[in-house]
Amino acid sequence: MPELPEVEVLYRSLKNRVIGHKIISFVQFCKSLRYDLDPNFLKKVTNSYIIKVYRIAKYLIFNLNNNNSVIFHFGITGKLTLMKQNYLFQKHDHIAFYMDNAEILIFNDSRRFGMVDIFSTNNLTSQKYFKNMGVDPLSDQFSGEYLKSRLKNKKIAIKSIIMDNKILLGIGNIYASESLFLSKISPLKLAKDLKKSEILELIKSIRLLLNQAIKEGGTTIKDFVNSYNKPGKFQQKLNVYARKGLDCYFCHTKIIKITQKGRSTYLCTTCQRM
DNA sequence: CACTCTCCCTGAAAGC
DNA sequence: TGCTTTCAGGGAGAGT
Repeated sequence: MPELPEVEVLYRSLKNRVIGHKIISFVQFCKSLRYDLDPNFLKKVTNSYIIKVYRIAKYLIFNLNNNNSVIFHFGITGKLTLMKQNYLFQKHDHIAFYMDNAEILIFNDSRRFGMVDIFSTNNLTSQKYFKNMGVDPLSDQFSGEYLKSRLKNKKIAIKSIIMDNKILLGIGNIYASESLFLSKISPLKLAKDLKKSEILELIKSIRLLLNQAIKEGGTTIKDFVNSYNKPGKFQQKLNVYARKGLDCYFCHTKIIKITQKGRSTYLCTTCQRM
């Protein structure tokens, strides 16, 4: 599932392959995604040049030279691949951009939780997707002072906090469990009860984890691929996620799975403390 | 306002 | 073997 590292890997693998290129035409196949596509999408992208590509949270954004910006979100199974002209379309390919260098940019999403949208670049940051956003964990804004202020008086589990996009961007279910394991904090611990040292350790762990995952090309449990259709390798480095019943690599306690807010959380009850 | 719950969707895996 | 049920996940919006 594309979380921050996967979207970052996709962004890095795609950026230089599309910047400066022109979108010659565009095709939408029958099914809609999370939202229906803007009825003027075709008109807005045709004959435009991609001038900038960047990531905000789990969104990938293309600035076009006609003051429009295309936004992608990948939900659970969304993929964006840039393929050669002889590419044969596959099941769940929903959208295709034909580029001036004869390559095809394809959005594929089996579960259709992803979305593609387009806005005028001037109004981009005022769209609902970007309202009330927290800080990016790889930015300097993600400091001890910041996190401490956001945890204050919160009587909810720390795991829910780090997955809350109003506080911290881009942490999904995999990296939530993994970062709490690295920082030796129980996912059940209430946010208000974290000590200053634990807050600092958590920040350090999140940064380390995300940077390592990016370096390894992201985590591919089932679906994730970069723009070359290549999976990541970080799944081999996971300590707790999807390891229910297996031994903790550090203390040999069996990893357990619990449910928090309807989502699975994996932890080692020996290494991680309340 | 703070927080929780439900729903959208498909396909793999588990259950019967 | 084959059908049915369960589960996984991000985020919007409804509900408490």
